[in-house]
Amino acid sequence: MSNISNVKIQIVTGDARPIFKQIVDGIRMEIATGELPVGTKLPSVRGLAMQLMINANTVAKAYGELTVQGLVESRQGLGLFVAEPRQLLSEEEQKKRLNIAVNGFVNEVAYLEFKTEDILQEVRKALTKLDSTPNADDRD
Amino acid sequence: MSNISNVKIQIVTGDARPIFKQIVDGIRMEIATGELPVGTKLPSVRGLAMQLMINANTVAKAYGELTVQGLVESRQGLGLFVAEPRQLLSEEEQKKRLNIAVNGFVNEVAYLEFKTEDILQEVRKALTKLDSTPNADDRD
Amino acid sequence: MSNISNVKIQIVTGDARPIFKQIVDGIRMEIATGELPVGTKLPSVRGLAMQLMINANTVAKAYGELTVQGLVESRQGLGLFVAEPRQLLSEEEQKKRLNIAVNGFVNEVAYLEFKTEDILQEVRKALTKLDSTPNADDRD
Amino acid sequence: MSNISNVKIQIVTGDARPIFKQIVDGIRMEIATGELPVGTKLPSVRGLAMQLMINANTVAKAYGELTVQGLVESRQGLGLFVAEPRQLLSEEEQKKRLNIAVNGFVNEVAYLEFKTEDILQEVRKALTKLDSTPNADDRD
DNA sequence: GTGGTCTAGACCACT
DNA sequence: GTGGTCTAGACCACA
Repeated sequence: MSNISNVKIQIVTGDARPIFKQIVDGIRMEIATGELPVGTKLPSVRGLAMQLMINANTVAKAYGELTVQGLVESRQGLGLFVAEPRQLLSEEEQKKRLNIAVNGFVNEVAYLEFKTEDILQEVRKALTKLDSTPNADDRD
Repeated sequence: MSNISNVKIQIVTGDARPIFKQIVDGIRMEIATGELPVGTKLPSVRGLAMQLMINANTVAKAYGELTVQGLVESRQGLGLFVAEPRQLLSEEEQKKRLNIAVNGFVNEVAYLEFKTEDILQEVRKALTKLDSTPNADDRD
Repeated sequence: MSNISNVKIQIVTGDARPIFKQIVDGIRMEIATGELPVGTKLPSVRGLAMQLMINANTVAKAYGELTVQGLVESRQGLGLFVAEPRQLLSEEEQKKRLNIAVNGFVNEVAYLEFKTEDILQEVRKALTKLDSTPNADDRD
Repeated sequence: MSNISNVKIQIVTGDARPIFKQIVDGIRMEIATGELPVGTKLPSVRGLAMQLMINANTVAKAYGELTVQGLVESRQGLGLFVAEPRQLLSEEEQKKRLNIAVNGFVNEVAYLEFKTEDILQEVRKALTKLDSTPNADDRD
């Protein structure tokens, strides 16, 4: 344990999300899929900034977000580590967030001329793509 | 025809979306659900601004968005009216936007502890709610 | 790549078009002629406003238009960049807009005493001028 | 001569032009094509307003424009009549206007993905449609 | 530094 | 009355 990771995140300029959000989402995803197991050390702020060719402040902001969300924890002088998973949100809160996300999504696609089934198909495809990668331990 | 509408929009200050976006989404939804049938006159810029207690320019910006999206059209000196629906975007562009929306949505719900099927169920529910209300009943 | 541009736009007060439209047209033309290749950074909102001696909001509005039209895209905190060209509008919509433009044009020139062929000649000249400059020479 | 006309103008709500401009253009066109020969009496302001279902002030404004342009002339107490044609613009002025119109037109269609020849074809079609109707005396 | 949003108030063209 | 444009100045999030 306590491996040192090199996260695989891609910054997409055309993405609607700001860069720091892409980092947060990317790392959250890698933790969720098991690519970053508990206890793994995240790359340093400067290191990741260099790797992604972005400003160090942006990485720092992303790490701050992850810390607030309880997904990673800092150990003084050692760096950031993937934290023990814990139920962060109440069921009620989770349902609320799902609802907000669903409403936002529907609002965005409502004016596109797609059939309900086609939209669902796309969502299913994207969701199952995540489930099919539960853990990916094999790599350098 | 050419009814005068009184849109039912609520501006939520805690909302992540800016005010003008809330208006755009709100009216887009009312058009999608048929609450605002084709030909309906939207409330005036100044009137809606007064009603929502916001600046008139903010409403004007929202109305501009709706006009660009082809959902409403202005008749000089008369006001804005709900336009005939038409396919504005190329299929390619529509697919692109669907993809962006799907990715954004999946990113938001992926870390919530819901099963794929439950999520899909919610999306389906929200989508079919639109389809089932092609045109609203006539009101005063 | 990712050159920084200095657009050459002149604001004409006597022009029938509003200022923001003149900016949109000017930049659209520079993109069409290849003077602003893909990836070029546009001047900042405040910078261009200063250069043209107009209000920053007016430039922002013009930039917003260009963004909606898909000609440029913003990268948060970095600025606006000339986007990859793509077909945004459906064929139907494109035909509709061509028709509107043609009708407007014909209406404007019909009462002038020019022969049809002379008018066509002028239009052809102006159109081919664009086609013959797919990409401009590289500058500093 | 001195027939009383009933102009055939259609007010198109989706048109970009304001209503009074549509009237001016429409009548100018009917005069150019000979549908309204010299000496013809135009419908009264109120009459045309009723016919077109628009505000009388709008018709009055259009008639004012036509009068200023010298296309019609008012005879005190009798109404408006189509005036003798006369060269209103110098050649230089005409060329200037043609150029402005061409530039505006090209700018509008430049971002649409049409071939030069297709655009020219449409323009030619619209222009010849006018020429082919030099006079249309036969009607009620 | 960048763009994006909002307010406040003015002026214009059109109906 | 209507929407559209412009200015001036403020605040925010992001890099």
